[in-house]
Order: sequence, then structure tokens, then C-alpha cells
Amino acid sequence: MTQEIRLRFAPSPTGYFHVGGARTALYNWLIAKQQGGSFILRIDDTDEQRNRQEWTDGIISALAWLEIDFDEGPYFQSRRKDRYFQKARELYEKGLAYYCNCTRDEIDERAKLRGGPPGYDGFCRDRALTPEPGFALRFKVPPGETVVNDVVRGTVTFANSTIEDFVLLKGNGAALYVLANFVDDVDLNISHVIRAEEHLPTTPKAVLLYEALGVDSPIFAHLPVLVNEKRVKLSKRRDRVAVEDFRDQGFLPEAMVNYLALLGWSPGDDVEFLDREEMIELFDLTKVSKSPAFFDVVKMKHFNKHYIASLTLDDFVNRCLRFLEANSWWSGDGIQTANFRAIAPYVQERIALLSEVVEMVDFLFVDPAQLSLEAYILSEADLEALSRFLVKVEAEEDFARDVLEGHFRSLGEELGLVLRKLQAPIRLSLTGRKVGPPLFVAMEILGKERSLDRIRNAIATGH
RNA sequence: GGCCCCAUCGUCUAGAGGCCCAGGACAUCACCCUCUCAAGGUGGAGACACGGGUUCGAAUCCCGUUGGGGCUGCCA
Repeated sequence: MTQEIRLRFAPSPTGYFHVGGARTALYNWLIAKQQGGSFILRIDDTDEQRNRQEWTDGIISALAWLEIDFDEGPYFQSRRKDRYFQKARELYEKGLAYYCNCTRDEIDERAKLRGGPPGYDGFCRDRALTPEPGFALRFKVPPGETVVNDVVRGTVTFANSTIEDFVLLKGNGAALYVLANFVDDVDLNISHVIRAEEHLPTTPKAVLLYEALGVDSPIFAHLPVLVNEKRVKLSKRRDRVAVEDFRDQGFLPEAMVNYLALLGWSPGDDVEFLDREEMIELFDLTKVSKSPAFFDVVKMKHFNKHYIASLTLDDFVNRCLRFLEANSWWSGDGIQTANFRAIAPYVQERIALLSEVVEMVDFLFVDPAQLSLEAYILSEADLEALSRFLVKVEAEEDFARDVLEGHFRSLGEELGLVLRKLQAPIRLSLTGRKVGPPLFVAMEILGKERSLDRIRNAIATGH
């Protein structure tokens, strides 16, 4: 009989959704799509102390933004407590688990006396304690060794003597991660468990549970962790890793997904840009790298620039709107969409983040004199050039980019100035910035009246 | 400390014994193009951690060393 393909992403809602989680979700999703299976979202909220509804909502909306859709769920572990208890009970009744009333202090104390490694020593194994409030249920780890077959890492063998009798049920009767995970994966008929490498050390415990209850293990794949510039695991506390933040900075979801796909996997053939279909077709767990990967925002920006440049104009304009509207300083009559649209193609090929659109086009909606963006004083020569440019364009009826550029070039010849020098004061007076979209496009869109006003104002004030 | 994982340019990686005095991408440097910026073009610098094996031949296989990481909770 052929096993159904079912994968799950099981984050615990204890903070902002971070990029490592996004990559894990993506890899699971890719395999599900590729194999015609199901992708399931499960919220691992067994630790009620640390969970909050908003984190769960954040995960769901971030996944939606990345277009990583799930076929089932979300399931919540917090709603399945009875089921975990039931399984735990079964283990207990079969003599595969036992109750324990040791406190942490007692365990540590004995470990210290023993002089060996810290950890539980099986003190209550043969005490035949009966269930009682406050007593934890521990799994009786059998002798021998436990093998984890991992698609990424191959065969990993653990001596059972190094695995302590781990806790299944807390003293308050609540299930712990290993148990809850195991029960859910079995109940949901999960075929592949793809998760971060930090879970590898607990995997033999899960395998022991599968073996104890005579259930087939799923296929395991442990992905290399994502690290920061200091090469330590990305942490929500230390590092800026929230998917929401990247969205707000103006990363495109398609760029982020593409970049994330390549952190730990490569299709070979020197290919880097891949759309969804190509990823689904080419993705291969056996080719996932084993070593940690540095999450490099700079490279992700390069991907973003590429994806921004390949957007259709309509799409680009639409995606920019929310960044433009976020700026209160030009609320009121707001953004003249037609003006923005006219300059958008020139902005589109220049920015790497959507949020950068603001500094590229603000001059269209606000007078540069109000902004005083760049500290710059016009020199005598600048003022002279501006005045002469003003004279030329004042007389011009046809305020078109090519015409304006013609005047600009002839002025350059008259003054014997290189054009890169000559453009600077004009750009400053018109836009208040040193860099921006092509000058004469900007000027055409601003129109004759506003352009001349700005140049005159610059001449009058000297900046 | 114990257990486990990992090791190719600064970074992400290609490389499954000869195609590799190691290829691509980002970043970086130089030059060209250019009204700024960006893009584009050309070129440069830049890596198989180390030591032993195995083999006619090793980045690729084995062992060790070193280095890094993960886990070590009645967290997930």
C-alpha cells in the first residue's frame, strides 16, 4: 500500500514569525506540492505560559503573505490534551512508562553526588508509583541503541544509555513536546517530518515512542540552522528576523521565498532565480546542505531588486501605494497617482526595497523647500548655471523631456561644464535631492510652472 | 562536561574519484557607458581547515586533529 504524502509545519507561537520558520514551512510546502500531498498547519501551543493569540495570528498572516497555503488546519495542540493523556495512559498501562515524583533539585543533587553527567538517573523506574497529582510520567528508555534515518543527514545512531528517561506528562497532567508531537504526527498520519536541526537530538525519543507503540516512523529530514554574522543560530531576541519586518521594509514575498529556498538548497546548474513552479519541480531534499547558512539580507535585497524590476507597471504601482500612503506628511490631497505612475518606470529600475520609493518621488508631492532634505549650499557658479538654465526653459513652450535635455546640453557646451556637474544644482533645486530619477522626466512631470517656481526659489534662497 | 551534527572564495553555493592549478551568484576593486543614482558591459582579487591513509589519480572515500554549531527543561 502506498503511503499518503502529508507534511506539517508546526511552529510554536512564542514570538514573531521568523525567517527560519518561513524556510521550514516552505520546504514542507514544496514537497507537499511536488508529491501531490497535503500541507498541514499545526500550532504547537502546549506551553500555555508562553503562547499568545497574536503570535498565532502573525504566523498565519505571514504564511498567507508568502503564499504558503495550507490544506488543513490550523490544528491546535492545546485542544487535544485529552488525546495526549490517553496515549500516555496507554504507555503507562503497557509498562512502558512510569510515574516519578523527583524534583529538579533532587535530580541535580543526585547527579552531583554521582559525579556523572547531569540528567535524570531513573530513580523512580522501579518504585511502581501510581498516578497522583504532581507526579510526572516518564518514558522507560530501553537498552540498546536508536537509529534515526534522516534524508539530509543519513543514519544517525544514538546509544540509549545517553537518553534519559524523558518526561511525557508534566505533574499537572499536561503533555510535553515529544509526546504531543508524536501523538499528533501519528493521528494526522504525517509522512514526512521536515524541521530544523535543533530538533535532531530529540528525534531518537520520538523514534522510541514509534517503536514502543509499533507505529511506522515518518521520514525525517533535519535542515541546517540559519545563523547570524557571528555564526550562531538566529534568535528572535537577538537578531532582526521577523518576516513581518521584511514585509514592512518592502521586500516582495516572491523574492523572499526565492532567497529562502536557496538557503540550504541549490538546484545546481548555476541557477538562482526560480519561480514557484520551478522550485516545486526541482526541489530535492536529498540535495539539502548539511551545514549552517548565514541569513544574508544584502543578498536577499539583490533578489528583491530583480523581482521589483520584473513586475508589470500596474503591479509595481499598486504595491508601492501602501508605502506612499504610509507617509503622513503629504496626506491631504495625497499622492497624485497619475504623476506617480508617469515616473514609476524610472523608479522601478532603481530601488531594491519598495520603501525606497518614497525618497525617489516625494518631490512630486511636496515642495523641496519644505523638506530641506540635503544640506547643500549653491555656489556662485551653481547659481549662474541655474539662472542661465532658467532663461532657456522659461521661453520654452514645449516642456517635454527631450526638449529640456536639449537646453541642458547646449548650456553645458556654453559653460564648458561636464554634464554631471551641471545636473547637480538643477536636481537639487527641483527635487531637493542629489540622486533620483532622470532629471528631465522629473521636470516634465512636475510641469513648467512648478519647475520654474522651484528654480527661481533656489536662486533666491541659495539652496 | 556529555551526546549529536557540520567543515569549498568574506557570504550562499556547484562539485557524488579523473571534465577542477575548482564554476556561478551576492559583496568588493578597476575600467567602459552615462544628466545623478541604478542598470548594463569588460576585467581583477578571492576558497577545497590541517594531518595521515585508500587509489595510477581525491575537494570528492576512510581515520584523526582543529575549528564551528545544535541539544543537554516537568520549553518548543
